[in-house]
Amino acid sequence: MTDETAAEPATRAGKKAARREAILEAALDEFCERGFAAARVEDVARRAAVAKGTIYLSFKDKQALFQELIRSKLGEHVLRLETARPQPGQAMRGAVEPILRALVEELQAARIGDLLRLVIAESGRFPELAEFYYREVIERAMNAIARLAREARATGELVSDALVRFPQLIGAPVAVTFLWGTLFERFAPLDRSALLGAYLDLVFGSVTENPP
Amino acid sequence: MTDETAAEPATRAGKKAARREAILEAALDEFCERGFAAARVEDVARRAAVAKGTIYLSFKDKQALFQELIRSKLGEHVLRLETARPQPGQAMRGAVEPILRALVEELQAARIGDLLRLVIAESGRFPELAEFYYREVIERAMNAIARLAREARATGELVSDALVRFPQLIGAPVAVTFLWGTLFERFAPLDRSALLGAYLDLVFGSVTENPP
Amino acid sequence: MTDETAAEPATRAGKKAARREAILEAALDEFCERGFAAARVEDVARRAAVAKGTIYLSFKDKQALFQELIRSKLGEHVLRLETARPQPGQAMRGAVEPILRALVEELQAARIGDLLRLVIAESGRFPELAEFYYREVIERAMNAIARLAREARATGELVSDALVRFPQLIGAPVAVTFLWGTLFERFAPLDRSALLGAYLDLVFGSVTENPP
Amino acid sequence: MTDETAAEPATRAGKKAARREAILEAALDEFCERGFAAARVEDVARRAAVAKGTIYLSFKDKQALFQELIRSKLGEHVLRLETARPQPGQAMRGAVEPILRALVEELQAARIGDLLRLVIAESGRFPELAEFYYREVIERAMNAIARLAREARATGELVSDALVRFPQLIGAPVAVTFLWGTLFERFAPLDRSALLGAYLDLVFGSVTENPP
DNA sequence: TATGAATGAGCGTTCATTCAT
DNA sequence: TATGAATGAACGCTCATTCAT
Repeated sequence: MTDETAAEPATRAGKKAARREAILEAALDEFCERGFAAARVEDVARRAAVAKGTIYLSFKDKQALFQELIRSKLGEHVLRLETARPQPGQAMRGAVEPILRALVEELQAARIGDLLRLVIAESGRFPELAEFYYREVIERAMNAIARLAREARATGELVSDALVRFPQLIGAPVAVTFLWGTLFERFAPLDRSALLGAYLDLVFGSVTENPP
Repeated sequence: MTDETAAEPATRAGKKAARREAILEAALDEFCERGFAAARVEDVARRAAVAKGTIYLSFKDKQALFQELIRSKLGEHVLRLETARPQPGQAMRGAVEPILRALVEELQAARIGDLLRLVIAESGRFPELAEFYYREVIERAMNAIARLAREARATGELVSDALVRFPQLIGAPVAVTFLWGTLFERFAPLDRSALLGAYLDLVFGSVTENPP
Repeated sequence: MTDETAAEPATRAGKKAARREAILEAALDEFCERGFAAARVEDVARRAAVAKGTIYLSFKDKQALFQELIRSKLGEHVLRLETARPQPGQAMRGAVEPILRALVEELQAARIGDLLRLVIAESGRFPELAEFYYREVIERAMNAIARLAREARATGELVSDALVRFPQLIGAPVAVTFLWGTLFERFAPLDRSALLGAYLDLVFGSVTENPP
Repeated sequence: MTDETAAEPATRAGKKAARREAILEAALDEFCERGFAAARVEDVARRAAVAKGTIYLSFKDKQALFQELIRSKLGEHVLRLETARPQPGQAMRGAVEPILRALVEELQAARIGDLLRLVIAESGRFPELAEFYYREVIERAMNAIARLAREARATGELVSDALVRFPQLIGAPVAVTFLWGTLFERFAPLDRSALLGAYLDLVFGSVTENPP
């Protein structure tokens, strides 16, 4: 058995890694609930079922715990995005929709939304977090989108050149559902998947679907 | 001179109000820079050029200072939005574009973006802040947008029914520029105004503007 | 009208004295309820219906207010005791009983008990308070009691020489009712007057009053 | 060595208990010297040779420290009283005198007097302290005294029925010596033991001891 | 290695005192 | 003279971090 995240790792190193993982999970919960400054190391320890001092065996201090937490969790996420590369010859919508759909889903289901909120909340204190994410993910993604958009514009798949000039707009449904989910979901739930579909129809011109 | 917000107010009440305003301004700076928990009341006082105790003459405690800060600043903003009501008979784009343009501007120029970041960061600790904004602004705005969108769809002004089903999408350029501005502006500045224009062209079908 | 403690004094000096008296009364209430350290000058001011600063026109600081309070209130009390001097030729019980009775009454009705509690509570911080009272009242009273007791012992009025050797014992019923009143009155009310009578009967040997 | 209250306890639990005890002792000193409100937690810590935070490991807050202090110290005292029960068939004076003598001694030697002063001083703020003591000690003691007094009255041991009607009077010498000790001992020391003897002689009618 | 008791710097809040009006 | 807004020293309590076991 090589999967150390599963229950009961037998080896010494495995035990240590599992403990570290448990601490990171607990830290994610606590930091999400309270923010960096208000989260208490003791509560992280309790949630991870370790002693307070144990955390300091794996992490230099609270700040390092936070930074490694963001790094590792964003890292997982980046890996998942990396595997979902568009295939050559595929239409842009076919390439982009599954990724966006996964993003919008995970924003809710996984902790990505909480993570993003955390990064936004602490962007003043930890400016390098955003930089890391920009260099690793956003910059490359924007270049890829711009290229896809130019091709799609040439083939007529795109009705507007908006995405060529502002590839950031591909993230519009993600941005809207993230903000709505964070701030207003309690008062007015949103069908994220349908919103994403409607937006893509708008962008890719599927006007026949819902005639006036 | 009756303008008490200007320098050197003469009356006692004027002085007190000016001091309160200075505290709120200082609090906005400090809370934005550090977040609620990490901001120090003493720093707010120093920045407002008052003694620590003076803050407690106007605000029950740090939490009250924070809440009244958000309320008063969001309040100003809400007032400004209220005055910008769409005129009957006007086309939807004409009604909506100035408001969005003002929003996108103020997100940067005024402190609205910072404020929003603060609300997001502390939405866990102060859930009623989001509720206040939803009831006062968002709910009404969404209803107005949905109505406008239905009419615009009938007149053919809108190319898609996306905004009828998801009026939230009207906020897409605001959401995108807010998130981009908060997280990535330092690495890749964004022409907010042009992005807004491109998005509206996409939504209102001004395809002729930038032919392929 | 020369009684400045009555309502609406007309003269300037009278107004000032009345104000000072009101502050002392208010201070008595507040210090009794909370003790010296926990009583707030602002609350004294509010109770006296003056501004906080006004107190500092009459008293150097909180400590001075406290000391003058004790002095003036104990002074009143001492004056009342002074007027109740035993008459020559009178039996000891006749000389002593009215004074004790008045003391036991005022312990409850007037604020003497509270005052005493205050002096006890703050005897560590203000040792000179007890000294003042000892020199002015207790020392002289003890000498008087001892002299009376010697005479009463000679005439057979006293059954025991306890009071000759320990004139302090004349205060026993006052001490008992004070402590009981302060600590246990709520749980078991005490008939102070009857207790005083029983004690005097015991001391003066009125055994016939309640035969076995 | 199993006596953990002695110097240098070896076990972890022993150390903790010793530390707690040291804090209570230090708190007794500080609270007695300054009263509850004016005593500083930091001074308690310094006197106990621990850090400020250490106190909060054993006590929820300053108020809890005070209450547990009174409870534990009064508790010790109550235990000592409990063991000194009157034997059946014994004369009342024989039953009562040793207890009173111990009380009068400890009032001075042990910290009982200080403790009592503290309870009186803070009886306004902590009314439940007096109640605890009343229920645990005073109520039962008064009943026992009243019963003993009735028997002693029947056998002729008591010359007066004062103690039957007011068993509180058994505490008279304790009350007198406590108040004298607190307020006037510095100016005129009192032979507590002799005063107690004189009072008991008075009550139990040993008039022959000191003929006029 | 893991623990959690101990530490003490740091912060929110109070309130005696001052002083401009 | 009287006021009460302003001050800032002081104190209760928290919690990140250390270290003896």
